[in-house]
Amino acid sequence: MTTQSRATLADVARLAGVSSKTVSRVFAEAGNVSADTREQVLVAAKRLRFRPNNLARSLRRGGVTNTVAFVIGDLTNPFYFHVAAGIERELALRGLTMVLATTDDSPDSEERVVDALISQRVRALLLIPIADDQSYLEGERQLGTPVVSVDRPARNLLADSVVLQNRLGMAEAVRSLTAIGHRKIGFISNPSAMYTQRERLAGYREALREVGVVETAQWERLDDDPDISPELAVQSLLDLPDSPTAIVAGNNRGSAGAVRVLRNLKPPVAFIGFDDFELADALGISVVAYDTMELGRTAARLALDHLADPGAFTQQIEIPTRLIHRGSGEILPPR
Amino acid sequence: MTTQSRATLADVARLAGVSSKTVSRVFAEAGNVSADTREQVLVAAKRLRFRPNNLARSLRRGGVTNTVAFVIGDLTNPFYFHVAAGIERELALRGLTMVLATTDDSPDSEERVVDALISQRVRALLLIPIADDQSYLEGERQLGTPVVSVDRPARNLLADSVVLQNRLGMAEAVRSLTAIGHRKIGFISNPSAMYTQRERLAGYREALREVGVVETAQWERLDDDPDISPELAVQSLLDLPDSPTAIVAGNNRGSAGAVRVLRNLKPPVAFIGFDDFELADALGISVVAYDTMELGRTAARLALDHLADPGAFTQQIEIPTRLIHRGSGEILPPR
DNA sequence: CTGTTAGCGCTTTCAT
DNA sequence: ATGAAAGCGCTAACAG
Repeated sequence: MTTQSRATLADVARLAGVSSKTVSRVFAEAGNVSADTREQVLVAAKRLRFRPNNLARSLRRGGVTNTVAFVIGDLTNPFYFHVAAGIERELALRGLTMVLATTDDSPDSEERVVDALISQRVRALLLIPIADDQSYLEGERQLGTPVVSVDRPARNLLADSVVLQNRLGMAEAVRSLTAIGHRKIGFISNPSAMYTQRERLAGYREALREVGVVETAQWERLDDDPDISPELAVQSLLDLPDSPTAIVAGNNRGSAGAVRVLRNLKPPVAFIGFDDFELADALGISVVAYDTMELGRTAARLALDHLADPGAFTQQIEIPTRLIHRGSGEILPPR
Repeated sequence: MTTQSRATLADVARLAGVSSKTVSRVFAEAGNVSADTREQVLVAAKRLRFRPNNLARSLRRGGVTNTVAFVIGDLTNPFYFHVAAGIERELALRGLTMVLATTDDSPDSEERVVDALISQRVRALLLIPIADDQSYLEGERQLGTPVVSVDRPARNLLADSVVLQNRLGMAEAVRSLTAIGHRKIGFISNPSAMYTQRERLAGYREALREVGVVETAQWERLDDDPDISPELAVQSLLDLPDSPTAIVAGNNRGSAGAVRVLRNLKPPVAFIGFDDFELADALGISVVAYDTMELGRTAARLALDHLADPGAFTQQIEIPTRLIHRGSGEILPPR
């Protein structure tokens, strides 16, 4: 079984008895080919198992590929994956394919990874910024490559962005707790340094301030060490002399930890998580939910819009969140 | 802000006062360039914001890109994206990037999608087969493109494959139930037509046969209609005059349904799921678990091995499963 | 260590 | 409707 080489346009042309340009026309669907010739070309192509070489095509066409890059920090996070699914779906509608690259959550590798993708001449760049600075993309943006920042805004770069309604969503959750009488409300967040968590924290504080609670530091458990389990953070809140009657979590990780600690607690502690999760319904956990795939779809759409109209203004889009009441957030404070 | 064009090797060469081949050498890291020249080239490249054009490079090098394709049916399935994460991680180690394409679980689009990827000259093809027949890939395989079938074997194609220990894993789970006295054991599976489910069903029957239970049809709930909820399947088992004392689920979907129905049931029904899931520990659900990312890593490794040694034999690898005892699988039968 | 020439497979441009 | 020639940006194969 020898490894034979691939058939080219010229091979097909020779076999079909036409010029390679004619074969090109058939495969580029450029019209202007008689039905007869077309038929012959297709037969020849099939016999030779011809597949057009997109590298050559893209090169000749000025480096325009049909791939779009999505750069993620950590692929194992289900959140990012749903975003990726949304992106892929939207791109597929326009015949584009997604190339996925990860930076292993390392700010240093972001530019390197992006560079490699640019060398591959991706048509647009969607990324979840990890580094502190995306100004290195300015040149590329000026060359006409749409850049869309996903889940957090890019820094030092004028780019489209799509983020969640972090602040409002969390504020709404906390308001629903204050509305039923809670005042001592804990907030757990880890890692707390990132944009989304800072925004959600702001929403938490905002809602508490509205009911006159200004001193919230004692209720906040903001950690950045991944080794500190959310269970510990929750427990430390419960161990306070004046322990909270309700707890909110800044992310899924926190919710999982809270669920483990809070179930079967007597007197029950109210809880609302940010991010929906499997079985949250069965467990009766109230959450701030949103359409993760829509985040991806919107990001892709922004990129495609920019491709269609390079002069379009940059946009900052917020994906709405909604509070889902399932019981845990409706637990009243004691007395 | 005019859209200027990209700098090329030749532009850099002109500015640096060298030949383009020298610039090429600098960027291809081919050595044989004096430190001085190298420095000048890099300066010029930086000034012009030069990024090598990988399309041209790959074309010239004989169509060898540094991308590997992973073809999935449905990206929203968390299982697949953990596989993708494993693949991506393994590829990144060798400087390869993953392009992800989906077929929307439509067998008809599989060949079309794969064709497009081949046109992009991906270096290897990893796929979760959806169609009934992958013989269309035979030509490509003969041209030297490694093809690895993931999670199920390919049909009518001699390709590497990586699958889970489906049969053994499920048999082990059922054996652990029969060992503590269960004989009436339900099996729910939806969709049941696919390879993994058929294998797990076989493992279930095998383990029951070992203890003399041959008539299992009454305990099997094999559905293919996604509109039939696993909850209904579980309920229909419980409604039997001689209802099962234990239930096993063929997949995650079934587990979620079973958990919803079985919690708070009095007399409790034993349960073991296939696939681990978030909070399964908190809920005390016993499962057959496995390393999903390892599935991906192994698939990528197989492809890379074949790239390194095109003559290597095709391999069929099974990723081991392990039974995790968390309580729900240790519930004894009544009396 | 550096340069010249040719050409990867395709499409653009201009003929016919 | 079809074809010939040129060239996209890069590197292989040779020089020197």
